[in-house]
Amino acid sequence: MSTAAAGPAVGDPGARPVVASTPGERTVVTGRQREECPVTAVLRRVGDKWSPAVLRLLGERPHGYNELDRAIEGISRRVLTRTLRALEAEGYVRRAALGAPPARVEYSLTDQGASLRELLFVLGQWAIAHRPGPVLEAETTSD
Amino acid sequence: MSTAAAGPAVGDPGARPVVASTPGERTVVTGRQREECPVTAVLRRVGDKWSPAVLRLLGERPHGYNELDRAIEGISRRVLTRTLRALEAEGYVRRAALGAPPARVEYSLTDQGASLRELLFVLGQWAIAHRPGPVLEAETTSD
DNA sequence: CAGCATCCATTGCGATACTG
DNA sequence: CAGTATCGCAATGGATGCTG
Repeated sequence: MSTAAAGPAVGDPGARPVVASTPGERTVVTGRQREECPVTAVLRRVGDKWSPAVLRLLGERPHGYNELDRAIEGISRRVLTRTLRALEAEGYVRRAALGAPPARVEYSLTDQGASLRELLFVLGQWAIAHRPGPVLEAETTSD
Repeated sequence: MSTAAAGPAVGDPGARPVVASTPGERTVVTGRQREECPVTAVLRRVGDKWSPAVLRLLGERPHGYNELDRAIEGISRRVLTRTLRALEAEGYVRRAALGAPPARVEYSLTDQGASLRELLFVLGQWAIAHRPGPVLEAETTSD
């Protein structure tokens, strides 16, 4: 996978083969391509400030609303709600209302959400290997 | 890789093993963890509006500044500059000034940038497989 | 050609009071 | 417990004129 690939590319929509690379031909990224690009869509969805934390916690086990609120240091309820709704709309998170007042709601990952979390895990492996200058080796498990 | 993993998790910093999962123990994502998490860092860097397009074009071949400006429909020079500077600061993009006026500058991917592009390609595979409801099959190469 | 400076619009995020 | 309503601040993005 070290050469420029055929098939879908970053900035490209769906299953369309890459348009360009005719010698002398200039590739242009149109607004439509950008908006429809699935890569960009996912990145912008989980690239916000709190989604990774939510996905991480729900990946461990289901959580209630206030439970999430307490588990994520610094988040406001307003934003937590927005984040959950957004993840739910994308099909990554499931919301289940249990029982009458005192209303209990449980948030959990869908299969897609779990799959996404695995993907982010891979991304994490890459980030640790490529991001900082050299790899930190003095890292211990102590506090 | 279908079970919750040991090793770095989304929301976790560096190479530290996951802290929690003691039964009954509540995992808390602290502000520090969030800020230092390499996954979040990468996501927020390339999860902006234009970075994917830039990476895609530079992945094909090096580009000049105005060349990028023309190739990316809808971007403003202000934002293009900011995006390039940000990618450069992270070590994904290299800026090379060539010759005297009329100043020519060439932007290209570093090794890290190329690696990142491959990663985004993988992300694209995943997105196409998991994102839309059913897979669009009526997709043709026609305009 | 490759930007920077300025100004404005939109969006994201944070704090907090209140409600079923 | 699980949110919504309101407000204000900060960051992002957009348009464009000017410069070496």
